[in-house]
Amino acid sequence: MQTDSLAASRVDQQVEVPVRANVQGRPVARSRAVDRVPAMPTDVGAVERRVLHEAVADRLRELIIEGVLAPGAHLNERILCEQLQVSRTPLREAFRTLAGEGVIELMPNRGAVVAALSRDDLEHAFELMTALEGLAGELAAKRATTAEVRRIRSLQAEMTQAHSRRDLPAYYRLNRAIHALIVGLAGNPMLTESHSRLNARLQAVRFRSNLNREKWDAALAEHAAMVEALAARDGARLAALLSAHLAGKRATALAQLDGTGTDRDKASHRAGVQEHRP
Amino acid sequence: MQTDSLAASRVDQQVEVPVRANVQGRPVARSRAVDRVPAMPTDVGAVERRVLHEAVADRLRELIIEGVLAPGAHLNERILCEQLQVSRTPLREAFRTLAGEGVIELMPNRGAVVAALSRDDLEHAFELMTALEGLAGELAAKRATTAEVRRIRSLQAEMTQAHSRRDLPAYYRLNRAIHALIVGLAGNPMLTESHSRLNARLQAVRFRSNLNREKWDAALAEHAAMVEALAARDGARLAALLSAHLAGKRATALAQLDGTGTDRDKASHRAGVQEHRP
DNA sequence: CTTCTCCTTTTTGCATACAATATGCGAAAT
DNA sequence: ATTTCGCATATTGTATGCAAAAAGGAGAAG
Repeated sequence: MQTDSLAASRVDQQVEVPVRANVQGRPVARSRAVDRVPAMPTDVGAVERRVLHEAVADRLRELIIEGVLAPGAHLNERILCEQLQVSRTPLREAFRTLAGEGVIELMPNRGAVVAALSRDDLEHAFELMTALEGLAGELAAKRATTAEVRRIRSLQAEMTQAHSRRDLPAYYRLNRAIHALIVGLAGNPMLTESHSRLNARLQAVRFRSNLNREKWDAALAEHAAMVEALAARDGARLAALLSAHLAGKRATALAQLDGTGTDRDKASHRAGVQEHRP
Repeated sequence: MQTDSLAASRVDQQVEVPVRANVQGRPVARSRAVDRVPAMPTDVGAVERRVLHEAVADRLRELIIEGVLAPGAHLNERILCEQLQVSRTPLREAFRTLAGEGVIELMPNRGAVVAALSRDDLEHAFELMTALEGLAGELAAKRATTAEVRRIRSLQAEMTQAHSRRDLPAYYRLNRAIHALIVGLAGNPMLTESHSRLNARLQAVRFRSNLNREKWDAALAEHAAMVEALAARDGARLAALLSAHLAGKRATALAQLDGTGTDRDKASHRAGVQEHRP
């Protein structure tokens, strides 16, 4: 730990005036860089700049999606601080961020638990998701440009290849990308936000990887039909296809839930990372 | 409108809006509650037990809805701490809560600003709201019990009275209550959450109080039709009516936006509490 | 054996000190 | 006159200490 070094540097602080290092380190001598200055590039992009609590939130989100932090698991502040090597303040700020996203639940004076979806919650989530994607489909069919449709087509082609390679991870990645893209094409940021928020909550159940062959094939065919509906600007049809597609996912998710016993009511989950010493 | 009052209402430094009277001044004296416990009443309602950051979040939400903190206003931590009489930790936790609700925006190293809705944002919000209420209507028509329909009817009657009294505040309160109840009757907590989150963002624009007579009468008639559709379990019709109703609200909101110049793009809003010394 | 009470331990909430980053202003250099 | 640079200050981000609240456990009472 660095408590000592921190305490020591504090003492020093009082004695010497902190010298702000010249950030660029560049000499003051101003020999003109060049005589003919090349035009400023149009866009160099911003530098990567992270704030600690954001990094913590991202990491926790990963851990939850990966299942390291199981639904219902209690998140102990002290232990997580040690494991993530951060102090409690940024951790707690990350908690609030995640709670706002619905990924964890915060109970006053009782700490945080990973949000668990009951069977009813899943039903409700799919119900809402169907409405959101339905709207997205209608709007996307109206607003998407031909270039955007091409982009979707290309993703669709990639996904078909992943399917024929039986590359499930790639398939899921592309699947999500396509759905996100369709929602994005709707051109309604509020819709996009609601959708991704809901999606984030569904990720935690991880109902993937128990997709059987028939369902997989069916899903692929549905995707192809969706792209065609989009290209044909048939919003109603696209919405209907998205709805049918979600119905398939819902069935898979519920089956998974029933099969694995992961669906016990929320309160019964107590496993968590903090069990690391037998 | 209240552009002037907004500008003038930037909170004077001296005015304090404490969020709590006293927390740690409370005596530790531990007179045990009671010695013989009388039989537990069926439901006395939970005792108001607040955690500071929640109280702060509630207070800030109020201030934003009331327009004391105008859209685009920069929220200075130090000044708000002084005014609310709390330290920065609970204030910052409240910030994250509100940011999760979309009521404020947080920029790393640059603080928080009250979320401002551009004209496009409003369009998007109503687009999404229409889908959400449409789903709510379909579901409510299926799931509502007759007792619940009666409850709605009674609210509707109250609202009609408020209308005939020209009691705008009561009308708006009942209006919101009815809409919230319909959404609640859908029986989908996730839908309810999405709806109220979106609603919270719309509250800030406060596009009320410029309702003209014809629109008001029309809105009332629409409401009556909605209740009948619900009673008749006609989900499609209810959804259509809700959609039409929202279209009216949307028109009102946009007119308000155009009329008052409150719609300038987000970045141009700079009025805020921190301007306290000319 | 259960239940209650009192105590200790753990965990969470708040305040504050310290550190990093941004902002504004005047001087210097084109 | 305009731009750039250096510095002073203001504001946000992080760490840590302390106190309140909850959780757990041993022992007494029923």
